[in-house]
Amino acid sequence: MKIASFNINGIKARLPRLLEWLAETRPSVACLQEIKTQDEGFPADEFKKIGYYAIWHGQKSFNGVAILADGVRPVETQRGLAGEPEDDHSRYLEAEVNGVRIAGIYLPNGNPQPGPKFDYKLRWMKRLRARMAELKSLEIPTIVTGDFNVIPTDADIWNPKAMADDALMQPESRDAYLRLLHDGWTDAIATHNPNGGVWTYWDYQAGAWQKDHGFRIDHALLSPELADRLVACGVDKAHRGREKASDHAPIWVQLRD
DNA sequence: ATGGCGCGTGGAACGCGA
Repeated sequence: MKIASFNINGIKARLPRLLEWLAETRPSVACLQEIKTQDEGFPADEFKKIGYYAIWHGQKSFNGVAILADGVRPVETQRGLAGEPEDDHSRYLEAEVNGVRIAGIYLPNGNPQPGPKFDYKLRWMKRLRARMAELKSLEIPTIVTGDFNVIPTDADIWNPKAMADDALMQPESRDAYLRLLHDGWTDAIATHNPNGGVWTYWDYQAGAWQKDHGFRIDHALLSPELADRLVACGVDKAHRGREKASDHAPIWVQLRD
């Protein structure tokens, strides 16, 4: 079973590239972030044509997440995080697919910091941690994957100084991420790449892609039941270099059946 | 040293992202 995550930066603008990626890499499950469309605009038929069933949680202009599954309907288990009823951002969607619980997340960016957006990010991470504690207590194979908008360590960015004041790598953001790991979740890509140097995002600006000025903010966290089944993981880096690409590359984990 | 792009909305210029 291969589970992937891809921040597509707009499903309308990205649809040809997204369909191409699905056809070429054929993940069993794909979690999508930043679909940037209301529910009515989600192209479910296009995915159905190539054998994927989908659930989605849209929003006008911004955010928005979806879960696609190859040949089987994802069974939705939750949308949104508890704890802040007035929060209307579409950033969390959770489903069960073939006995695996899958949460797809688009964690708030948090810039500029300090400020209300950074406060929202930290609150959201607290709410996520609470949900992940519930999931862990179920003791079923679980993956939480998506755009975490956290650069976990200085080894996860081409130049830590370039982003020193950014919300993505503030100590508070990193501490909140580290707490998830300490709670017993395994960062799949970090585990398989202990020296860092793996990027999942390259800015559109300043020739960042050409210079390989990237960082790692898309993650896959595995529950103990699933960490035992991890056989390989990676980044579909080449897809970032194509015409009309997203600024993120897809990530994936391969799990023993 | 600085600035640099792209998407959605809506039909110009701006909010937002990272």
